[in-house]
Amino acid sequence: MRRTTLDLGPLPDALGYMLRRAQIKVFAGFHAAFDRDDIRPAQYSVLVVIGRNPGVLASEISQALAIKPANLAPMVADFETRGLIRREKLAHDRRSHGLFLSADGFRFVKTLERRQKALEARIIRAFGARERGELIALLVRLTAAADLEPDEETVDNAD
Amino acid sequence: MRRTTLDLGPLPDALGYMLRRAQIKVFAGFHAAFDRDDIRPAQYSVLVVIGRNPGVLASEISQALAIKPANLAPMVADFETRGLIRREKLAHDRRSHGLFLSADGFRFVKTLERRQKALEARIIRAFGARERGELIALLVRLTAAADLEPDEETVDNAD
DNA sequence: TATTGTTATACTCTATAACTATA
DNA sequence: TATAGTTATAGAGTATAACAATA
Repeated sequence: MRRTTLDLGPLPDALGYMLRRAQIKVFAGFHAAFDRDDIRPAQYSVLVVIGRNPGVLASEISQALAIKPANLAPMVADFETRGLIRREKLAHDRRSHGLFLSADGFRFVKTLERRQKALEARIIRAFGARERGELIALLVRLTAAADLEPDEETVDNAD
Repeated sequence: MRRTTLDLGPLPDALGYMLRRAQIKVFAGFHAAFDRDDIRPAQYSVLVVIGRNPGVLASEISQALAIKPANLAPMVADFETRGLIRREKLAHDRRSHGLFLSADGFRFVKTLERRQKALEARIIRAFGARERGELIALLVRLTAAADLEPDEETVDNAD
């Protein structure tokens, strides 16, 4: 080994870089816990939302979870094939379907939520309960904060 | 609108979910700032590392930034095509090349680092300086913490 | 035999555009 | 005309396997 460690310069002080590294690490834990259920992160979030909001529309899920309708459609179709959800055409607007968990789907989501809880418990063991709580609180506030794209007035042309 | 907001249940308390939402938001700011330079997040990180570690090997970058060698190779080739770096075959091990920024590359990376600094400044305006500092500190500690994949002893079979 | 770097390739995730059926 | 949902498809990003050159 020619070098012990590399100088990463400003990278550890770049919020995006650190968010990405942390996200990859936590997602690795997710995959270790959920791969046996053949459930990916986005699928988990959609099933949870259907479970908490019976009759929810695809467009509402799309907006709440920032998943493009075109990517949500095959996911929902897959859930229906697997018998996890059913769709009910709305009486007053027959373009939309209300989405509901089936009985199997309900049991399945309960299992998934238990796995999620166990994963958070592992995070607490590796990282600390207070640390995890503070981190999540900060992430919620950052996600709710104003956009980060500069508008035309604010842009600095340092090129 | 049928519903004002959806019930997201345990999602906002799932660290992976919140990390992903936050990362997408911050990356949107990155793209707004760096797209004109035709530089993606991973490319930025590699150029910074080459700049701070003249003569660094591809294998070292690969390990430090968790980028697979197979994905790093075309990136480095692209940098060379763009005149940003040069490669020097090592005398004592002719399989490896030391990587160096060119004069153009050095100026370019300085510009990129200025953009990064401006992006962090926008984050501070939208989110708060203390909040950003605490968040990064927690992310650094989380990334350094133990693995989150359960080993065979620890696994809970709640299915 | 093992290692560095490369090529080819596949898979996932995300994005756009065009279509359908309803409104 | 506009909207909800779908299909097809293309582009990133990331993964594995096989290979060449060198150790």
